[in-house]
Amino acid sequence: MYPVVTPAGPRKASYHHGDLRSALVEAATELARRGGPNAIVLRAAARQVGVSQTAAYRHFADLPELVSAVGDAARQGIAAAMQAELDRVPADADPREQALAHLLAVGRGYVRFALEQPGLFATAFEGVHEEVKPADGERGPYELLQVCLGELIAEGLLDPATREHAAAAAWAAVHGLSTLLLGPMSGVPLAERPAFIDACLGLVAYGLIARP
Amino acid sequence: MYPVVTPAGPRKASYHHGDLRSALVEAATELARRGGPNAIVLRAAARQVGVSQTAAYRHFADLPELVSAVGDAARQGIAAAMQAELDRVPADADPREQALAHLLAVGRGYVRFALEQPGLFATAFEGVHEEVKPADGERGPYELLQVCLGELIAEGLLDPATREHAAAAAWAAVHGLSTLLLGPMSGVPLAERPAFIDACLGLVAYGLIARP
DNA sequence: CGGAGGATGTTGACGGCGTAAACTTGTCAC
DNA sequence: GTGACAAGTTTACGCCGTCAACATCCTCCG
Repeated sequence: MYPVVTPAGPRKASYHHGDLRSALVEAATELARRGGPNAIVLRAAARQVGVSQTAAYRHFADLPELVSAVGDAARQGIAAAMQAELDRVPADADPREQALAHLLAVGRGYVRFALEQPGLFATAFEGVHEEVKPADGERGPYELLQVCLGELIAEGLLDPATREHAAAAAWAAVHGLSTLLLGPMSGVPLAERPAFIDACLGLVAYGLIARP
Repeated sequence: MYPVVTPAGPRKASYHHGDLRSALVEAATELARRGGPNAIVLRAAARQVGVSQTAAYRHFADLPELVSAVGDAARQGIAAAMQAELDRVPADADPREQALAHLLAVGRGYVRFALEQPGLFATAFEGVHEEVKPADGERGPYELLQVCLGELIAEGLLDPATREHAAAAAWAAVHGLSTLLLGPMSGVPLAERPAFIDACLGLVAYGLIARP
């Protein structure tokens, strides 16, 4: 038995396999990508890595713990998509316009990831039953949203008193829109989706900003 | 073998069991209520009803079809909760205020059902990959929302041109809020939830109504 | 430098699951 | 009545999550 796939294992090569934990998460992530959280199968992940069926139990207490690890990675993916959209916003506009553009951008990134990686998106919040914090000072989806809301407040576009509710409403809107477009609203043609998404998010964003 | 539980079977008693299909859906619904869609287990439902493991295959092609039947019932439950909130709105107010109150009411009902029946709510849209229509002229959640949007348009509070986007945004907001309160936002204390929900839905509703 | 001990991985087994095939039972049409 | 067909049962297969017992291999202390 030799290390089958160890692409840049972050931890130093260890005893038998060399970072089996990461390899399992990677295999499980691929399963989730193809079929969502229910497609994550311990034995399949082990098979893929080339290790015995029960080897995973040295690194995960049970299947939900492996699924949760995939969820962590998926949430990082969402945050990356949001950041990518954020980076595309031109910097030379009116700061008020730009703050609004940033809010719409993170929303677009969230929904875009959901539509491009439905299996991972569904896994991202599977079994999450409490507030979720990104590891190691990384910025998760919620933190990116908060940054945008901070900009809006700085520009006088958002009443600080409503910040908490605005955050929930914004998150709810993008999360719901993602879920619905993957489910009961999947009838919306692909060509119309970008405009459809922007229109919906625009309506919601208008409701969040401070009343004149 | 006698009819174990046949409470008001809608179809006439048939050959062996007497409406086994409904009994299975009922048993599966109870499983979903307790543990969500993944807790629906063919063999367990059959056990509960008192028939053999494979009897369900005379009425459902496979497990997903049974889950889908539970989902249909769950969606009726959502619609019922929305209608219940709608009925609580007093009728003697300003018609514009009332139209807005109706919109908030259906949203409140949607979220309330989700929080009171999380297992059924999660099942309601499980495996739904296309627009879903309620059976037999019944009004599903989406139809109730459309009624409210119609009122808003009649009162001049909603631009008919944005109706489709407003519907999507409203549905997305309530659906997302439900999902988040059951997951990553479950930290919101129970006592604060009604106010929290109303505040979020109020923000979104404000964004939908026509600009002055 | 050598062996103890713990971390890592394997073997084998158990019960539960979804589902297919072949069989039995009950009901209704003729 | 009888035969055909719908409804339910029996049996079986392979896959799954998980546990207990065992094997292996690194590390570290003496």
